[in-house]
Parts: sequence; C-alpha cells; structure tokens
Amino acid sequence: MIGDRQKNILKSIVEEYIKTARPVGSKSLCKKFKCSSATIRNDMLNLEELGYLEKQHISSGRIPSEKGYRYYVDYLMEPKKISGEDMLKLQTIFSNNELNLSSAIEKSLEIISDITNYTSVVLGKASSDNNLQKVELIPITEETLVAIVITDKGIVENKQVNLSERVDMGEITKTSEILNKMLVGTPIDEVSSKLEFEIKPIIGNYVKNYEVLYNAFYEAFSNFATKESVKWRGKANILKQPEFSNVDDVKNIVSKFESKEVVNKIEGTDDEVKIYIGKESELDDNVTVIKTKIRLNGEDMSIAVIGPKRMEYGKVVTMLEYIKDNLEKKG
Amino acid sequence: MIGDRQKNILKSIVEEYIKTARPVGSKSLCKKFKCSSATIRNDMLNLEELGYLEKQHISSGRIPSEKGYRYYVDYLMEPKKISGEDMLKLQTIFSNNELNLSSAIEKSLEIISDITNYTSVVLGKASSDNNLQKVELIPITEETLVAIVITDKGIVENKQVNLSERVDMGEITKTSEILNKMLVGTPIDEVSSKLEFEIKPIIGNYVKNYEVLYNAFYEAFSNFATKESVKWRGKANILKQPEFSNVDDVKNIVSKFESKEVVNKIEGTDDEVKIYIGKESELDDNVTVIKTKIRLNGEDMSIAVIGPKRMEYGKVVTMLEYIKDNLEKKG
DNA sequence: TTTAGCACTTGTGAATAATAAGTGCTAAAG
DNA sequence: CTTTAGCACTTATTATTCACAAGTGCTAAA
Repeated sequence: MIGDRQKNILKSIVEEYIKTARPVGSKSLCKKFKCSSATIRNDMLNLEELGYLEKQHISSGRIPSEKGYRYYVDYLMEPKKISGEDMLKLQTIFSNNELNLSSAIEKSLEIISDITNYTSVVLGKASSDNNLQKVELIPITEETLVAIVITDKGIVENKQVNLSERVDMGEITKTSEILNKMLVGTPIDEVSSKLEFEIKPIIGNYVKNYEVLYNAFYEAFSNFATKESVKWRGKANILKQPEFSNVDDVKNIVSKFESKEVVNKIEGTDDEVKIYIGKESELDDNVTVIKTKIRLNGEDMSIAVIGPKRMEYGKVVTMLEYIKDNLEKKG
Repeated sequence: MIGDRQKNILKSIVEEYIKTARPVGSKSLCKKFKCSSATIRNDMLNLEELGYLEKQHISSGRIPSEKGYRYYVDYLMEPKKISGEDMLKLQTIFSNNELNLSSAIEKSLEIISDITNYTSVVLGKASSDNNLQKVELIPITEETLVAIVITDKGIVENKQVNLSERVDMGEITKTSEILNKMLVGTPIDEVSSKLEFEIKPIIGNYVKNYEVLYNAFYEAFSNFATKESVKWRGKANILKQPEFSNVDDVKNIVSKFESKEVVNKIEGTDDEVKIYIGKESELDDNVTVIKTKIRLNGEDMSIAVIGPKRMEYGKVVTMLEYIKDNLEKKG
C-alpha cells in the first residue's frame, strides 16, 4: 500500500520538519529523490490520503500527522549515535564514583535538558522491595515528636507529629522498641496492614497512651508510603520551541507543568523506552513524551523527556537508553 | 509641592490602574473630583513632571511610574481589611490544630495564591538556634551508609554516602558514639569547626578507618548545613496578568522562576513586611515582590508574593501580616 | 509512471485609511 | 490665581487593500 519511495519521502519530511519546524514542500525533495516535484507531489498526496501527512492550509507544504510520527517512530527511525561531545558530557555522570545514585540521577536530568533543550523530569516512589530496617521516635517537645523510618535500601523519611496529649518518655521508648521488634524486615508495603492488624491489638497491653503514639507513627508512616518525589529540569526549555510562540499555548503548557496530575501522566509503566506522541501523551496535544521506568535499589523511578511533537526522537531514545542502562548498572 | 487633590488623583490613578491594567485618562476622574478634565490634566502634568506618572505614548492616559507606586505604598495606601470570604479560607489554616508547622506553611502558600492570583514562594533554611540532638550512622551495604542528623527543633536531614573502602561495623558504631558524645547540644553552625578542630584530631585514636568515616559524616553534615528548601505555589499565576501577554516577556519570567539565583533575591532580611517594586526587586523590572521573614522554631523562613507591579498592595500586605502573626503564634 | 505547465489558493508583509482615546495649549471665565 | 471650554494634534488600533512568494492539484503529453 505504501511503496518504498513513499516511505523514504515520509522519513525525509519528518526529519526535515524536526529540523526546521517549517512545512516541507515538494520542490525541496527533488534532488534527493532524483525526480520532479510533480512526482513527489503525487506521493505526498497518497501519504496524505493515508493519514500520514497534513497540510496547514490548501497550498502549504506538508507536515507529519501524529500517525505520521508514529509510523516514523515504529518503522523508519534509525537510532542515532550519541555524538562525541554529548558522550563526553554523559560520561561525567558515570565515571565519577563519588556521585551517589540520587546525585547521578539529578545530574542525568541536567545533562539531558542541556543536550536536548527539552524538559526532563524524574519521579520516584519507594517501591515494594524496600524492607523496613529501623524506626525511631524522637521526642522534641512535650507535645511533638519526630518519627523516622529507615529502609534497608537507605531511604529515610521523617515526619514531625503533634501529639494530642502529653506522653511519658518511657512510653515512647517502649513503643519504639515494640515497633522495631515487630516491624524490622517487613516489606514496606506490608507495614500498613501489619500495623493495623498485628501491632495495634498488642501494643495496648504494654503502653498506656498507646493510641496517641500509634496514631503518630501511623501518620508518619503513611506519609512515607505515599511519598513521591518529582524533580524537573529545564521546564522553561519547552518554551524555546517555535511551536510555542503563541501566548495562550505557552500559558497552557506552563499551567500543565504546574498541575499535580502531570505526575500520573508521566509515571512510566514499562521498562522499555516508550514514546507517546501528542494525544497519546494525555498531557497536551502538542507535546511528545518519551519515558522509561528504571528500577534502582528497590526504588521505581520514571525518567521522562517532554518536548514538541517534532522531537528529535532518535537522539532522545538513544540517550535515555544509555542513561537507563548505566544507572541500573551503577545501582 | 504636591497638593492634596494631586495626592488623591495619584491614589485614584494607581488604584484604577491596579484594577484595570489600562492607562487612566483625565475624563474618567471628573465625577470623582467634581471638576473638569482640563483641571485633572493640569494636575496630571504636574505629577508627571515630578516623576510619579508616566505615559505610554504622547496621547495615552497615565500610568504610575515606579516612583509613583513607591509614593502610593509609602504614603497613600490604606491597609485593606481581609474580606469575610478570604478570612474564612485563612482560618482553615490556623483553626486546624492537627496541622503541623510545615503543613501550615504549605497551606498558607496555597491560600495566598488562590486568593491573590499571584505567585507565592517560601524558602527556609535551618538557622542558628538549632542544636544538634542526635547523629546516626546506619550501614546499608558494605560500601554505603546513611548519615542522619537530627536537631532539637525536630529537623531531620539525611544523606547516603559511598564509602571508598570497606569498613567494619564496630568502627561505625564507635564513630557514631564519639560523634554523639562530642556533638550533642552543639549549635549547628558551630558543628563544622568543632568537627574539624576538635573531633578530627581525636577520632583517629579510637577508630581505625577514621578518615573514610569522618569524610562521610562531614559530607552528610555539610549537605545539611547548606540545605535550603524552596517551595513555590501558583508559578503559572503570574502569566494570567495582562502585562505578560507578550511571548518574550513570558519566556523571560518563566526562566527567571526556574533559575537558581531567584532564591537569593527572594530571601527576606527584614522582619517587617516589605515591598520591592520593579527594579527594587532585583528580579525583573516588571514585577513587585512583597516579602517578610518569619522565625519559627529556630528556622528562618521567608515568605514572598510575586506579582505584577500593579499588585494589590494593600490586600497582599494585610494578608502576609496576618499569616506571619498567626504562624509565629502557632510556632 | 513520470513530467511540464498552468491556474488557483493561502500566508505574509507593507501601505493606507478611518476611528477612538486622550493630550497640550490657548484664551476666556470665575 | 484657578478652572474651564475648545480645538488642533498625536498615537494605538483595526480594517482594507495589494503584491508577492510558496506550494498545490490537475491536465495532457512524454
């Protein structure tokens, strides 16, 4: 249905449009395909009828449709080797052994945004194969304490809680001992139910004000369990793209970036590097999101790059794969 | 030099311009001042010559200059009572005793941005009257440990560190004991020098691999000492203001908000609520920053509201003062 | 199947004109 | 001395027109 030359024409149009952000006319492809503009036009017409190309108005050149990008990404795109210069930058992340994981991730974001000029984001969530290693309840004043939760992967969370009544020091120590004895080694996603069904019934026997303390810890822990961290880099980069030269579009995208639900849309579900074009991104029709999941030391992280639909797909995919592989090797 | 009617004209122009964002013409003030437009024009001319008013072009109405806003803020503005509706929202922060401080601060930001439609930001920095209450070094793998620092105000910071060589468990415990014995109660801004001049010389006598461990803790601690937290709310709000209808301005301000140096510009130095108009803000000529310092439980925080120069000064100042007072009462 | 040729469409940018808002100035009135 | 009416003048804004460039679709011939 779609011949070889047509495939190549589609490929050329997508790549040219990615480079210039301008509709591509038939004449500009003549030399490359060694035929007349009329021939190219016939093929373009065909590609348009099949839904791979679009026009902005009746006599404009062609631009890729979402379907066109999708076809390009699935069948035509060639992975792009990372340039020497870029590789040099990337290696600063992984050659430096001093850098611990979270710094390496931050540095990765920085370099992605620097190289691609797109927006990058990482979100992490403590995942199931963290086990609780230690719990601490530290009194601060007579009515506040800090609860600290540490996992065997070295993730630390803390929360300051107001106690609703004054509690004796000894009680706090006792509670802390019980919690440690019963919880150490428990996978964090089982802690909640263990707290409720095993510990709550028992703790009353040993501790007087157990409800206050239990609630305090419960609150601290649930804070931990649901905690998500989101880090952005180069949020303003997307505005550099010429497609966002319209004020309303800019405002729109900026508010999207601010809103909380972005997080859900960005969260990766797949270990591979996946590409979501326009509507598929569920974020904004004018952007493409390329994302992947990374599993590191028991934390599930998602790294995503957000750019215009005419994103440099090959480059970004290669770079994300490189970073994913190297982070996982390091972790 | 500047008569009573002129003061009132300036006041009216500033307030009208704040409301509408449109230059104010002489006719529109006739009824209020019961005189002809020519009279108003004479006064306007005078105010312009003194530098309080500006024109966008030779035949436009007048808008306040920065000096005009400054005069308004210093001598003409009346504090605006918080409306019943807004007061209701504000009280949800302070009537809820469950809310601990950091949640109350976050909630405050949210409500400020909601009520004013400007951008709000808070930055905090652990300050001098935190004393170190506890240090923990927790081994995670053979080559990593987590250092945890807790202050007597309940601030907890942690950092995962890679050890450059394998270290014995006992050594870690010993180091941790020494650090605790020597550091507990020390004001955090004295910890650094104490570490270097008192502890480093001694620790070698007791611990074999002391350098590795010392460096690990030193790194963790210095991370803590310089840690600043910055929280934004309603970053996209500023774009709702009609003065940012130009794409370049929008891009400009968005990048400013992204950049790191904003933090320095925002940091408050004064306990009062202070207003920085345009250039005074050192941030962007087109914005006003209203900010104040809050001292809470040994943490110095700055709360700031960023909006266009034609910000609703009275409203914002009153609201910030209210929030500051109530947070400090709570803290 | 490819190509040359041509009529046709649309975006872009410049030039023009009409309108609305508002000023400065002058001269007279209070 | 202050206020006012009147008027010429300036500028932003918006719409209209025009010419040009880019690119298409279609037809008919190669």
